Amino acid sequence: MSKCEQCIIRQFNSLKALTREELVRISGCKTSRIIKKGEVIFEEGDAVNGVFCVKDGVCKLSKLSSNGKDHIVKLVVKGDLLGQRSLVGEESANLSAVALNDMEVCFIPKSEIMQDLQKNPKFTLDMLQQMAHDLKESDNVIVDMAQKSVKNRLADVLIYLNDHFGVDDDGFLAINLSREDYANVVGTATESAIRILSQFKKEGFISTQGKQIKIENLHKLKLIE
Amino acid sequence: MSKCEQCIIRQFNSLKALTREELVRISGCKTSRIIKKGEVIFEEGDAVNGVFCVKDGVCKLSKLSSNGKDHIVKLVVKGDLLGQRSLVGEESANLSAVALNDMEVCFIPKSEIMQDLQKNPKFTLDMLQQMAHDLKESDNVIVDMAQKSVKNRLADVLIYLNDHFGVDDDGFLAINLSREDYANVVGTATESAIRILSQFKKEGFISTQGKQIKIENLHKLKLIE
DNA sequence: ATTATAATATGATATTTGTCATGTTTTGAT
DNA sequence: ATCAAAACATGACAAATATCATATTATAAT
Repeated sequence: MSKCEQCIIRQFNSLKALTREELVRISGCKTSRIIKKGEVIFEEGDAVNGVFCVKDGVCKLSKLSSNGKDHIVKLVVKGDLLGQRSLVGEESANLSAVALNDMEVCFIPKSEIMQDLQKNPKFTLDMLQQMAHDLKESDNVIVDMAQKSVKNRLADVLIYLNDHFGVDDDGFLAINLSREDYANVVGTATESAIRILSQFKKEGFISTQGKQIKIENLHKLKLIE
Repeated sequence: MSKCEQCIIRQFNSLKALTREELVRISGCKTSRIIKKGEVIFEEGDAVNGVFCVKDGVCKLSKLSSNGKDHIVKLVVKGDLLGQRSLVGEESANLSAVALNDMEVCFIPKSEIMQDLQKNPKFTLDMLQQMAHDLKESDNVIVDMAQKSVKNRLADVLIYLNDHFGVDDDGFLAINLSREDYANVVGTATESAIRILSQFKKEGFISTQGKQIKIENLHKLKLIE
């Protein structure tokens, strides 16, 4: 099994603040795992007794709302840590994590991470800074949810996916969400999401092929209100 | 000036994790301040070079949305810290803070707090846990914003205010928000907020006297969808 | 290749929410 | 106490979004 000390992925998250000795210890007790597309990593209410370091693939974090719909709060990608919050907060998971494509992750048991959090202030501070940043992003999302139109939010998601995942050889967004997932990110009915995507298509902002979406006019998408 | 070591307020926030020596040092450089109702404590984009410890009063944290409306993200109350995120993240403020009533706060310079964050893992971990909790709350708010109706969200706010601020001698909510503030918490037009409050009144869930609101039937408010 | 299943698409309509206009009440300064 | 300004309130209408019904197309299993 590969070693944490030599893993470049840790440069992208708080694990980079660990000392060599700490990394060696963690490397010794971590477990590597392949997660298939569609597989549930953990669910709301589960006790998450460790942290996942995402080496490859993408998963969605979602929460079941009182109206029975799933709302997708965040996409977790290569380089991210998954499950820190439940760990730090000593609580069960507030969100469910489901793989959007095949993933490769390392699982680090809770006890190991907590040990480092209690002894290595640099590590703790790095994680604190990460969470401060996440909190800022969350506030921005709250404001967008509250104040922007569904059409605007859907355009924002397309722009976000384009910026963060890029496009494949044919120019289609490199990540494929179902129309239902789009609706669940934006917070609208699936039919509404489909309808607005159709409208974007008619206006020439995007084109589609099956579930794949190609952005044809990023500039105009950004102007949508 | 009163001393941090003897201040009971710190029991309510992360400052409780500081050692006696650290508290004495902080006590020596903190400044106490009275903030009048309506006064701006800091604004979006300001460099916040320290943390406020709220000894009394309430302020709102809000963000200007792209459509020109202010959205209230959070109420900060007695016992809370204000401004940690900008501090930890080394960034300018993402939100504006405005006093909702007369406040009494202590201001602790950034350098002092950062010193403790780098040296006292217990303090850092406590703040990390606080942020993990805030992040969980934020996710819940995002889902509510995306999935619940305006009426439902407004009912939720009334319940929240009742739970967190209680009522005065006459049974009115102990905290008074303007109708515009209600709209800005819920994320709706002021007229819509007013209209729904009127509807609640007609249905006997609440009664009002000027801007004051009295909850008459908490149970039925909780059943609103 | 065929077929069942799920995903996508669209129309018709109901509901929710926003906007603009206008009137009333409350509040705070003098 | 008076008055102007702000906050509150409500009607009429427009726009956005949800819901239900029903095709159509894509996907995956056999």
